[in-house]
Amino acid sequence: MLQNQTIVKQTTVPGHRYGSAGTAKDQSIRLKADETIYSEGEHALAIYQVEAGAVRIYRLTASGQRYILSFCGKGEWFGLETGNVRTDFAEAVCETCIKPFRANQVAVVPIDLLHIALTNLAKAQHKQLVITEQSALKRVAAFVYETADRYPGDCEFDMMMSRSDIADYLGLTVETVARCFTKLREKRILCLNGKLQRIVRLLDRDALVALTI
Amino acid sequence: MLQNQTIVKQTTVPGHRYGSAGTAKDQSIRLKADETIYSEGEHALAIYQVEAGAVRIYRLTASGQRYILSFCGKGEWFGLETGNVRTDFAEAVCETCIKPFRANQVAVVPIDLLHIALTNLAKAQHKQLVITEQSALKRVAAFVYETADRYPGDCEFDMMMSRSDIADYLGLTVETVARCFTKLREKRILCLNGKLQRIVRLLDRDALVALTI
DNA sequence: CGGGTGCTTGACTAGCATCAAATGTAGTGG
DNA sequence: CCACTACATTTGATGCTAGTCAAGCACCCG
Repeated sequence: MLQNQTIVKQTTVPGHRYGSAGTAKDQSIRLKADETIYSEGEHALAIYQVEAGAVRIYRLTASGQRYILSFCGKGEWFGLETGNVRTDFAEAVCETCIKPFRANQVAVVPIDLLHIALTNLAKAQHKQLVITEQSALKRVAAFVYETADRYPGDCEFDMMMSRSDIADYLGLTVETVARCFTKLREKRILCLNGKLQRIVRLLDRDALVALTI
Repeated sequence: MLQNQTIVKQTTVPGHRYGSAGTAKDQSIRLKADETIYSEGEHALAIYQVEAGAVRIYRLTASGQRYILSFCGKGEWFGLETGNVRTDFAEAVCETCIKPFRANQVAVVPIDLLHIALTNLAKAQHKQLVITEQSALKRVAAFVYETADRYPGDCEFDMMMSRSDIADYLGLTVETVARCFTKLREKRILCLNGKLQRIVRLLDRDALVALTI
């Protein structure tokens, strides 16, 4: 049953290759943009650490609305569940590299599951504040700031997420997110580059921080 | 240092008594309404389980705005932190009884910290969805449903929280919360009793559930 | 060139916040 | 017993914010 599920999961990740040898297990997995890592209802067999790129964790409501619970960047962990069944979906946002740790390996490899759970809890609680602290502009500012935190020292970075990803993450619409980015540009807090306007250059970090408070 | 901090914490809970004997340590603590259990910045020395009543966990923004992260009812755990410093406040909502488990005891008493952390993570994620799924009426309905879940089988129960507690929990204003309760009454989904209108009698559980989806 | 996708902008509307006031209840002091 | 204050809740009127619907632009690819 466990092996069977593993195969099912692998078929949902058609493009991945195991490491360089192609035979070793639990090596890094390479994913193309929007590839599925796991889906709701599947058996939870492993937890994952992001090595490069970004992952979105989301749920679908009965009406088909998507809610992105969190984005995971380099070094962050995801896939830890209360039960042994997935309650959400995980997908690569862009070209991404992740490393799986299967349940039986977790006992061997010294992973502090409690620490991972508590870190994710702290992230979830912080996001509650960001969402509740209404004002679309503040939410988008908080998102940009959070993303910038993953590139310490850099004033230019690629957000990687689409406007619709950001909207589903912040509980806004695509149009509102676009308008907020326009406002941030008008305020000379940042400018956007790249064909999809996803590359941010921070012009006034202090003003950005001021917005997130 | 640890003992010193314990004293500091106890002074912030002036009205509590230790168990029936009055001398044994880590017995149940009785709290009056709005008594503080711990505050932001204190050292985290214990986790707690609610035995009766309810506890609110909240944060304050720089502007003094209060955001209630969660309510903890009977049997639920709170006070587990990533570091050893409190990042939030915990207060009794009403007359409440809690049982502390101090750090050194946790190793002795068989407490599954990981399970507690994961349960709280699941709660926090679920709340993200409730808040993001805008519509004030749906949020209030979800809150009532969540509270009703703590009294399985009962169709009448005391919410205990004030309208302003509920507002700070759901990211709404007191007025909007009151209007939503009025709508739920007009729809014959519930009626409110008690001098503070905090006692709910569920008339149409199905209609309530339908609203939360 | 045409069609597809993702981002942006504009016009209009619905829903919640805000400000203000009324109601109900309890407690206090004359 | 009644006037007065204090507090929690409710209701009403108004304005602003973000959602909705619609259109336009830039880029890519067949």
